[in-house]
Amino acid sequence: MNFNLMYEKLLKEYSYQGWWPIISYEGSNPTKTGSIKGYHPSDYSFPRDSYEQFEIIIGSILTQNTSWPSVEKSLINLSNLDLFDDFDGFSPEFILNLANDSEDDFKEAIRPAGYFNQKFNYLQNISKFYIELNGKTPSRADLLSVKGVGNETADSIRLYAYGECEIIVDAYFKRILVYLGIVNEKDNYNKIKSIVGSDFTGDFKDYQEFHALIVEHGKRYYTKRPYGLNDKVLNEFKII
DNA sequence: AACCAGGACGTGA
DNA sequence: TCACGTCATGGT
Repeated sequence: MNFNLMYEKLLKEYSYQGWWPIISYEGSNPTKTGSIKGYHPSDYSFPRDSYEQFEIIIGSILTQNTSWPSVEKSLINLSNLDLFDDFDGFSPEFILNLANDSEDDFKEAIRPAGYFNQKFNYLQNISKFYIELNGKTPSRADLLSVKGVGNETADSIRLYAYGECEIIVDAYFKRILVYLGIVNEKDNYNKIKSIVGSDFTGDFKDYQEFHALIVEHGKRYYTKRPYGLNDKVLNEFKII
């Protein structure tokens, strides 16, 4: 299976997705499915500073099993909790100070994203981890050592916050690959990642675009059962 | 009313 | 290792 062909097909179908959204960036809003703002199609210069880098990281925690508009509300709520100074961006110190000084307000801010008790702890864990990185790029294993960061979140952080080439296997991608007959339902994350990774080449922009396109396509054809119904876009890749 | 959302973790077998 | 329950709000 040549996944570059699948990538080209999706890109032709949906064009550039402009991931990862940055809430302070008044970008365009491509044809999406729940997106609100912060997207930047065909602009791969993000993150432009450590604030945006850290915003992507905490967004990747907040979006676990949660739709993006809910995450965006949470991020905006958090930014508005800075009662002393004007908000100048997300940082680990900002998160840790906020968590220490006003735990209840913090949890209330991220309530829209769900699992607010768990994510409250996860955000503190990743904040301490980010400080210890001291500017270095974390390995996948480094990220997985943080409680609250699993396979998909680790790959999302590396791909979108650090521009490292990683295949992301989210629920949509697995459904698509199962539907096409490329992987089995029981195949675990790392197996699917290696199957795709062995037949996909490109630079970090391609990896970022590919995952965003998979999500866009998944939202259209793989949210309701039976998954893949009316998926004519990728039908040519179906095995048997 | 049931199901899903850009998952991860703890537990018991 | 892996199947299953739990975490929680919001939209369809």
